[in-house]
Amino acid sequence: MAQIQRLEDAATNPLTGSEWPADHSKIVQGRRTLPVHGNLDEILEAYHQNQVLVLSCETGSGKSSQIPQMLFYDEYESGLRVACTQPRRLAATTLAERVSKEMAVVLGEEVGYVIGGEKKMDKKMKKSRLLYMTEDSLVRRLGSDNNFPDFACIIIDEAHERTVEADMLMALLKKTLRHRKDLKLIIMSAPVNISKFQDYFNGCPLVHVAGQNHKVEINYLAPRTACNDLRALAVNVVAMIHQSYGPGNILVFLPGQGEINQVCDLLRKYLKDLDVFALYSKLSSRKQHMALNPEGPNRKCIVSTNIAETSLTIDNIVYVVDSGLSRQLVYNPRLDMDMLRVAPISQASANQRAGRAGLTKNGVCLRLYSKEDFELMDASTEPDIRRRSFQATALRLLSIGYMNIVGFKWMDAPHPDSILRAAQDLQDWGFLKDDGFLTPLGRIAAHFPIDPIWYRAIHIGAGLGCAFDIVDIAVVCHSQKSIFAHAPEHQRVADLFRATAARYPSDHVALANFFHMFMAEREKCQPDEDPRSKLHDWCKYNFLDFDALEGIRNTRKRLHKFLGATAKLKPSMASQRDVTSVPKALAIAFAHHAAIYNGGDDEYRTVPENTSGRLSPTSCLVNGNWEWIVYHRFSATGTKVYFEIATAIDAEWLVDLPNFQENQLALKKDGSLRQPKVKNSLDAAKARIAASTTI
DNA sequence: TTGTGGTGT
Repeated sequence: MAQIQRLEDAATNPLTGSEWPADHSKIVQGRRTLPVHGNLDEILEAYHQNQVLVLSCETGSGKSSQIPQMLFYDEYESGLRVACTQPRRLAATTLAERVSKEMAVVLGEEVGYVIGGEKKMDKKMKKSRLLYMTEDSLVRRLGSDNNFPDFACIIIDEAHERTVEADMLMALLKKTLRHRKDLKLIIMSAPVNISKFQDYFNGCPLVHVAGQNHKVEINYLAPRTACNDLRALAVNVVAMIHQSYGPGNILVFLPGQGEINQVCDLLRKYLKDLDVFALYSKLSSRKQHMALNPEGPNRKCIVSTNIAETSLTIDNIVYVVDSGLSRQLVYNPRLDMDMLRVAPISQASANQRAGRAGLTKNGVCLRLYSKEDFELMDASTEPDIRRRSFQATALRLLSIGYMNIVGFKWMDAPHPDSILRAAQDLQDWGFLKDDGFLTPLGRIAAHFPIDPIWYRAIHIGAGLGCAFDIVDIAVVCHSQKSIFAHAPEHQRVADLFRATAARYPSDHVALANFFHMFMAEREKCQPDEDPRSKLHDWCKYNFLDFDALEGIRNTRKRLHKFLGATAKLKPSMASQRDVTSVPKALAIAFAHHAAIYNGGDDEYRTVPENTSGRLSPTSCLVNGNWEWIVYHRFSATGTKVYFEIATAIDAEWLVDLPNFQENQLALKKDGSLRQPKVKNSLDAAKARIAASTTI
């Protein structure tokens, strides 16, 4: 450590040989006041004596910028790199920028970043010795080269978030560490469930790093009951803070968009001298920016989802109002269905929310629940791997040579049903052979930039001459943000517009057509024009969201590049000539997401599970009584179950598929058919085919 | 006849 200090205090920059910039000594002094600075000797000693080290870090310690920097100097002689992974792109780039500035080097030379395909590093000269990377880009690297010969140390930052990628990295690195005794691993986590990391890495040592957080006073309110109106409670608590507490901005955590907009409306109505902002990810970036950088003399109140818990930081928050709830993803592997449920958050999450009040000075957190409620909460949030579908992750593991998916040593294994579902789907999709090896198709799909099932759909589309139609459908379905603008006052008009704009009974095709309309309009832009302002009125008139469509355009560019370079696919668009090729390709690719009409009210039943749901009311198939559909997503909110993004298909397209053969149809316990309707429909289709071929 | 958290390739 003393050696590093000497380097930093030297007359010139030892890395570049040039003079330090004017503010160098000020930067160094600032860094030495960070809480983590007091622990650096202890950390370095533990680092030298162990292969794996767990750091339990409180917020505001400066760990993410200082520890990688220290290890950079410590490992400099070795000529090897240090990597520090981040769950989010923004964190990776801003840390790399900050650290390169602190070390007075050019970003992309000694210090760089890798986020997805985007790299800012010196590759040829191997000059980049400290890399901030998104977790996924390191997983990708492991795939091609799983002993990391050019790395001395891997740091997994924010490990407590337990993303699938971080869990995968830890499992893969655990194995690598056995082969490369000189490779080191540091797990940096918030002080939550730390012993779990230590146990996983054979009881490795732990160093605690204090934070810079100011004190946050925690207040509990009445016990949570079913009849408590969360919105009214939140509004009253904000009003109380506003009227009787000292200055400082207020941050309110609610489960979602609906609750947030209602609370914002009420607050604006009753508290005239309070500036109210909504904050959630689907909000346009312009509105997000307004909420994050509020200006003006009034007190500000930001009403937010979980996005403000980790991803975004807002200045000058002194009061936090915590509903104790969030929307959480629950995956049902049997139905391959995602459910978004409002559920109590974990204690770790509650503490993280409270901590947001203490970033600038002492703060207050008001929890809209009782201490007893808090004690009943889970200690930490269930890791992502337990809450998501497993197909893409399984494909990823197989592609980097892990054939034993069931025996893979996760810190927390996926649910056995998820593993079975994934294995079955990968076989059905033609990605996985019976012997456990990937097919050539599966190998390519593993590297596909979006959900691998879309690679299969495009491949089938290629056979039917409509590959690029399917690409466009894939990108619109993949977009997290809806392409339709959110304007509550015009929602009914917008819905009507969507339903009537469709020419075929296909939501997939309708979505792609809106995208095509957008692209045609965008083509009209002159090179010197700003497409956003040029298309503003057009988007508004057509109820479309510019940002979402622009994002889809970028994804499409990436897919086209991949398809041209890796998959060597020739462009083909058949939808203009042959209207059946696209729904037929969708029927074959999404045969595992087929459903049969059950009766009035647009009710369909999945095949073979026989689970009932209804067409989403915005579907252009509503009231069409189509016999069969394939759907993109089957989702449940509360008690309602909807098929989202559906296309009507002909039974004739199903009869040749393996899962629709007579001996494959699902049976009840007594041996009779679970869905006799399915057999009747397939038999009728076979009869129609026979009739048309004999004529 | 409705309305949904956050990441990443």
